[in-house]
Amino acid sequence: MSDRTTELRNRLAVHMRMHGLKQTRQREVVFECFLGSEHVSVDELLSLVQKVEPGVGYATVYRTLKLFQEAGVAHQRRFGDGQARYEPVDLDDEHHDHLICNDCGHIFEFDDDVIEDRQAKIAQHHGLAIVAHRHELYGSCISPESCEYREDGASA
Amino acid sequence: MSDRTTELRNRLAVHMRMHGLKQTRQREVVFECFLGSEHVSVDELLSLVQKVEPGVGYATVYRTLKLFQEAGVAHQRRFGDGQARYEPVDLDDEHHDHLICNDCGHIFEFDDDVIEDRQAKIAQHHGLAIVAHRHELYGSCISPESCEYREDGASA
DNA sequence: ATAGTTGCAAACATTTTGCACTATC
DNA sequence: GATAGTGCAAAATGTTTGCAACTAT
Repeated sequence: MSDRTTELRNRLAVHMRMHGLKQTRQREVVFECFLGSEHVSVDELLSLVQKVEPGVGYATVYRTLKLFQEAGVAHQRRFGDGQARYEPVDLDDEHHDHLICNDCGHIFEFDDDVIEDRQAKIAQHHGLAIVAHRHELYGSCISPESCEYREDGASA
Repeated sequence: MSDRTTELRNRLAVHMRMHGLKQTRQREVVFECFLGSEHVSVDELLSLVQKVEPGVGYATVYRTLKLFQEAGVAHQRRFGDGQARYEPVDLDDEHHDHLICNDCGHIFEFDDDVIEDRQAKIAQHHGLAIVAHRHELYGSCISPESCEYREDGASA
């Protein structure tokens, strides 16, 4: 009941109506696949979409993701690997940051008030007000053998 | 005397000798231009280099910057704008992070122990040890009229 | 003389765009 | 039926690489 995707669906619908945009099968499919993913790349998302709608190409995915960003339902992220990744916007907290494991590739999310606070102070000190930020930690498993995210069954 | 570039020069020299690499005019020029810059893009660096050595092309700059990274004298950074930026490694502090003004484009550097501390704790909590991180704040001037970095004379 | 280095152009990877065709409103 | 969207292929962007000529050692 009223899971967190409901608000996102709604937000997208409002944006589309306000801008006279059309609801198409492709957009629906891309949106559903997008909502079911966490830090999806364009390639990955296209693959997911094509399982349902084989005809869809890169252009549509790129354009649709841009639309999602404009509608405020998607966030673009860039980690080290050249390609952009997208995730549903987080409605509860303002946002969250990422902790990426170099060993298993798992992406944790975090959110820390103390850091947020310091950030604001630092910006203020230089006469700025923060409008956005990016904070990524890259680490390696302290005890790899007990890592529950090691690849041994899931993806490629 | 013995400014901070001396150590970097030294470090590069050692790396090159250790790997049997050759000292060339191009590498010298790229290094000097690089040392004189703060958050330089490949395009910008190439322009600087070509003022001294007009024949140099992109390939050399890219290859030389990769060499600098391997030698531990350059750090690659990626801010929002698609292209990579490079800066001399900071020998004094471990590193520093960036605060970018959306209005004037100025890039401040910062370094905060409290944040460093929290980062380590967060990683630890997930069973990871931090090996690298990226932390960028994007802000806008609180009082633009008193901003001392507004463009009105310096670069393009 | 023997490597490593250069500069060019071609190859690449990711993302954007022009255009004829199609689908939604 | 007007307007927006799609899919393709071509273009644009940032970066890497193959290769023949070159240069520091």
